[in-house]
Amino acid sequence: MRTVYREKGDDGLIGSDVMRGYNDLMILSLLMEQDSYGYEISKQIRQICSDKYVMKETTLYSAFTRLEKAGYIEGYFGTETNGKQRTYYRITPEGSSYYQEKCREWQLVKEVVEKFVKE
Amino acid sequence: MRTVYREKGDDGLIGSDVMRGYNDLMILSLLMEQDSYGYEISKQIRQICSDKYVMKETTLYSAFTRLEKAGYIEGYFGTETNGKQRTYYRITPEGSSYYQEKCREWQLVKEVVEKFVKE
DNA sequence: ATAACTACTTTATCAGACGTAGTACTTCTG
DNA sequence: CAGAAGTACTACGTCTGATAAAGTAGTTAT
Repeated sequence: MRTVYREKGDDGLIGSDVMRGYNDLMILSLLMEQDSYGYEISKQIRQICSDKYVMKETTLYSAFTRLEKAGYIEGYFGTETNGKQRTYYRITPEGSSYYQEKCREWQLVKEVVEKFVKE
Repeated sequence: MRTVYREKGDDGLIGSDVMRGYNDLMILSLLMEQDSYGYEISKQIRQICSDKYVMKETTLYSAFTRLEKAGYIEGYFGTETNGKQRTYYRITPEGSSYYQEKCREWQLVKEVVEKFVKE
């Protein structure tokens, strides 16, 4: 059975291909502020982007796995006594460096892409 | 045998994941100026990006195939009598609309990503 | 009670980027 | 004049990150 994938941009105004390189940056940026967990980060991103971009659940959770493997974040269990247990993440010093590197890269991307965009 | 992939950014200052969403835009942007072919576009991109980003050959040629299938560009053979035959591409009206749409999307991406980037 | 919300996990699939390698023709250089 | 470098692609296979679909599990609102 063939899975039908959505067309670019169907789920918002910004397609996921153009944000692909920035999902890590967004997550790390929020973890720079404070430790957090999936559901909260997902809501924050949606809010900060005013629904122009919504990170899919699976994208977000697989990003956590990837970032943790890379040593950029560390997960730990929350101590809430009710509700399903949350996995909180904190950013590591390596994650912080990576974030800063990504921010510098963004400046270059802006410069470069701008040259191909008609004003 | 395991293929060893390069780390992000090894081939320049900008990694390919962050440019992934802009390869089409770059190609279409150049075809808006005039019809062109692979090798030339590749050189132009490299030059315009001052070597900060280099589009790989395979990426470029597979983009041509994809864009042609989508009806955004049309290929035709050049008439040069010496050297290997070139495939020139021209942008279609649909390609032009797509390009403009991508330019609008870029404005949104800039707005949104900026919110996650530390100044 | 049952729908909606919170908070995830698993599995499988896909598109686009990329490494490797090869074809083919031309021009430069020692 | 031979070999290297440049021009102009094509084919094949693999990888990453995003996604759909579906399920688990507990809580809160109606």
